[in-house]
Amino acid sequence: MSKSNNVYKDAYNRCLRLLDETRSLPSEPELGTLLGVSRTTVRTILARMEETGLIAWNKRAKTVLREPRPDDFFPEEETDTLAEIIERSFMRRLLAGGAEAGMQINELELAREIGVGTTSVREFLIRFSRFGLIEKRRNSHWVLKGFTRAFALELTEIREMFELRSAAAFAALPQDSAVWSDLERLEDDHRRLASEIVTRFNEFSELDERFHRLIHRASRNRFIVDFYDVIAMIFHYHYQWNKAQERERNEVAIGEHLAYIEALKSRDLGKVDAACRKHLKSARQTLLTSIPESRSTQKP
Amino acid sequence: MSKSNNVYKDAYNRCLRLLDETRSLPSEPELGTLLGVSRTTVRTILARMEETGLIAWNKRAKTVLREPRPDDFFPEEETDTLAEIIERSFMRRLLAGGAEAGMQINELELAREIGVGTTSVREFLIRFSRFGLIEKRRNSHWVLKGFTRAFALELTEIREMFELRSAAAFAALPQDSAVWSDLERLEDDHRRLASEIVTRFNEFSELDERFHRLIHRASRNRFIVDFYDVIAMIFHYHYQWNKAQERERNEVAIGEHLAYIEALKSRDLGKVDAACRKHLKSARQTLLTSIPESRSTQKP
DNA sequence: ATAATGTCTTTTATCGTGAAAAAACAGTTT
DNA sequence: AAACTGTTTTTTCACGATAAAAGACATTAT
Repeated sequence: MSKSNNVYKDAYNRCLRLLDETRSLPSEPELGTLLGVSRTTVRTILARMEETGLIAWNKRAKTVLREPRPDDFFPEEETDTLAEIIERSFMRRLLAGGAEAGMQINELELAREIGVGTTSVREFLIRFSRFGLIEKRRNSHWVLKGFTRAFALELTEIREMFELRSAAAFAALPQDSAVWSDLERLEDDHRRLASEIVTRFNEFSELDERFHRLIHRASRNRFIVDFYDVIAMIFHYHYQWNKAQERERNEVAIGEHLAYIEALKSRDLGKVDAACRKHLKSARQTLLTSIPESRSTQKP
Repeated sequence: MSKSNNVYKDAYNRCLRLLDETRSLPSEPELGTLLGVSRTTVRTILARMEETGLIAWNKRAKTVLREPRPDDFFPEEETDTLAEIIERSFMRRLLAGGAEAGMQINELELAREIGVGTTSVREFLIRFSRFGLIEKRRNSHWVLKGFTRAFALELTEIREMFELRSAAAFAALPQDSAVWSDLERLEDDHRRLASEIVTRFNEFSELDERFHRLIHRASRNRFIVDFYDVIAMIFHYHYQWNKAQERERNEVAIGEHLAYIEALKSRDLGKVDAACRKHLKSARQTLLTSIPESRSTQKP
């Protein structure tokens, strides 16, 4: 086997959901942009849909014949990218304890364990290295630096520097900039989530990322914007890992976000700075408490 | 062909230089650490040295028989890493004009042109992407963002943020820290270079990197330290590219460095901040003037 | 007993290969 | 003629294979 067709399968599933809404599908190029894939993939999808009797396909005419059934969908796990699969496996190992700092990482072993080729693992590790958790020894193995307290502190130091600057830039944006309506929308979403916090508290993680990315983008600096990938990655796994008092934590965070949004809307730099600092401080605290203290914060 | 033996060749050349100094070589493990390679490679080197009559090798005894001649050395170009070869080729294309922003990068074409496999090119591009000059389109090609004025401004913005913080951290380091003697040594090297600036002005580039890396390290933050790789990379090619008034520029920079070093030694945060700001400002100016104005600073 | 050498095993670096997906080209339809 | 469909070419992605290099183990010398 050389390359999985997960792009096709994922696009197919998404296309199935489109069938519910319309009586006939748009043109091939249009579908392509809609699903974010090439026409080649679109045609593969259409071919299969015709085969399974979902649509009648004759040139431009793509008439929906029946509603998709649950078994029309490809299983979720077959729609993942190899990179996603490797990342999940790797992070599970890393977080599931037994991953002491200094430990060496074996490409071949990882590849065998996950059941993929070494090239994919190598490429993953290279991409992953920018998160600062692993490091390569020339012509040799990778070394795990560990998800330690030191790491969290270094990460949050940069985050705070970048976000304070971005927030200030945000507040200075002209009134006719599109960000203000984006912010308005985010504020609504926050309020909605706050009112249904009891049942939907686990949706905060996604909202959190959207909010902070919007702010970082105001810096108009690619290095700041890109750095949010590091933060997002860490917080993504942090949210999965640390479920203690999740509801309460998120409730507090929503409150801080709303205050932060108010400050931005006021365009008062002093208020923005204060609100931003306050939120970042508690975010750092949350992250720090989730890190097992056992490992000593050693630095040679 | 699957893997070049450049590690061996490079280590061999470096080992040849050792022969000048001694009458006999140390033990295999010792040589290994000295050259930064494994014992396997050391033994390959020794085997060849015996073959070419450079040494007599019998177990522990490795007696030097004759001085190495120029033709004993492997040619320089055979000692380069594949990654170095690819980087050079890529940067040449990028800087040699005709590389407009938005242009797409073709892995296969690059690989063919350089005469290497696609895997190596892919890995290079992934590693290179953290410099912010290229970007990947999902399931598709890479896009060149261009070495534009905007890039230089974004880069220097971060650099200034990081270096000001690092310099402050540096000045706050205890008197018994090893950095102070490192700084002393750097100051000497600066003075020596300043006195022979007429002939050695092109050695400044290397000194510059050593100096700034020392300062950045004081931040004790891996993200700050790692970011210097981006700066170093840009300045490395910048120095190669922009030879206009090189001597004058370097002379000025040495002066600024010396003032900066004085400020650090005074441990007066105000002075440090001022000296650092002054130097960074002129460094930014130098970088900016080297960027062709032709390309408009477009941002969508 | 420690540290070297000699030998064998494992891992990394790199390539060629082939299927998936994208992109380019050519021919149709509105 | 603009936008679509049909067909062909090119590129990306991922694998297994292989030489270089590292690392582990066994043996020998100080």
